[in-house]
Amino acid sequence: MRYSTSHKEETRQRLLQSSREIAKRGGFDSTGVDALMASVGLTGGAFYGHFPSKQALFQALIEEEMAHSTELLAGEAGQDEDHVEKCLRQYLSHAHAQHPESGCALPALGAEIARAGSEVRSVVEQALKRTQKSWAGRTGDEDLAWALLAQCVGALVLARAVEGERTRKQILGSSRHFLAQALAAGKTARED
Amino acid sequence: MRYSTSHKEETRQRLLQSSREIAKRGGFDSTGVDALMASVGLTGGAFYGHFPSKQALFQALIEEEMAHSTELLAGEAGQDEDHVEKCLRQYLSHAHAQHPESGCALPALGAEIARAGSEVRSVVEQALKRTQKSWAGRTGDEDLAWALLAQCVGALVLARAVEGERTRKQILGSSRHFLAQALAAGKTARED
DNA sequence: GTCTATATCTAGATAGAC
DNA sequence: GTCTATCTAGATATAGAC
Repeated sequence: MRYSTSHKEETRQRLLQSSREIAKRGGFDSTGVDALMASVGLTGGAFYGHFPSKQALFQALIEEEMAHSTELLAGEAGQDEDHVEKCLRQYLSHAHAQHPESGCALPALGAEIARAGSEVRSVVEQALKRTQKSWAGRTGDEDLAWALLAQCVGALVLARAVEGERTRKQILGSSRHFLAQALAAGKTARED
Repeated sequence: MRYSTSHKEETRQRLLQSSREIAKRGGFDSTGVDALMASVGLTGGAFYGHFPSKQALFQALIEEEMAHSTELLAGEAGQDEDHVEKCLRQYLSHAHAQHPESGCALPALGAEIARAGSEVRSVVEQALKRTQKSWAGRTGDEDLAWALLAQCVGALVLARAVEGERTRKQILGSSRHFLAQALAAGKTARED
């Protein structure tokens, strides 16, 4: 064997990592297999030693993306509402809007996910539900938990769709401010 | 002249209309010029009699989309907060989630807009700001206006990205409920 | 495992006939 | 205006050498 036993897995991981970034920056459909392989120093033909098709890569990629985001957002048991507030601040940051390649997959690939097969969408659904349940437990409000998620994704989509830097910051700031108020209102209501 | 003077303009309008629907359903990049032309009964070569490039069509298409959405959402002078509530109900409806081809361009094409040139993004920005200003005037809250827009777009992205019908309805319902509360709270605050 | 070469298809765009 | 034919480039995927 000319390659170590771990080499294939390592290559697969590098390809997956690199593909995640490229897809979130430039879209998945619009990036060719050759370009994805070139990003890890290989040629297009080698791709099919790792994935049976480009769609299979998309599925694996979304699974990793959602697992990673869920880990960050849902957090660990025992954390309270402060964790949610911290997530919101980071998600709705200017840095996140400007760096889709290292950010959440949903604002960048949401539309492509919507067009994907039911397996991909099921993965996304389960991941979202886990974060929603976690946030619902911490805020005491099921609806609020979904609304926070939607607000995050929508604000990022809008922030990235506008041209002006000022408007981008306004959108993100308004969302942060609005959600902070909503969380504070919920907290007050529960303390009564 | 073998064609009436209005024929070219009519064809352009049919092409634009058809392209808007196809792009919102299947994505713009991933649909070929041939397919777009076939949808209005023509062949690919005829496209370039109407637009100099595929990107030029995207720009025209987004301009029409944003003008249309802004007309619906910003509404007319003299309307009050009820108009905003009506918009939210319609935007966050199950029908909207299930029919991207006749819905808002932002949840469907937001990521492609983000990757487009500055001209496209400027058009989007101006349109969004017009709706935001309109809603800010009616609700008396600049931040709330942006937050409502972001919530709408995000909820549609999430609703379309999940597999299960129940979860889809939950996301939309939670957003509607949450925003209704936020509007009511703002109203109360202003009446004090 | 990864290469090169290739098969097959489709893309965006142009040229010239009508 | 729209057609057909074509150019060039890129896509996904496969085959066989190494």
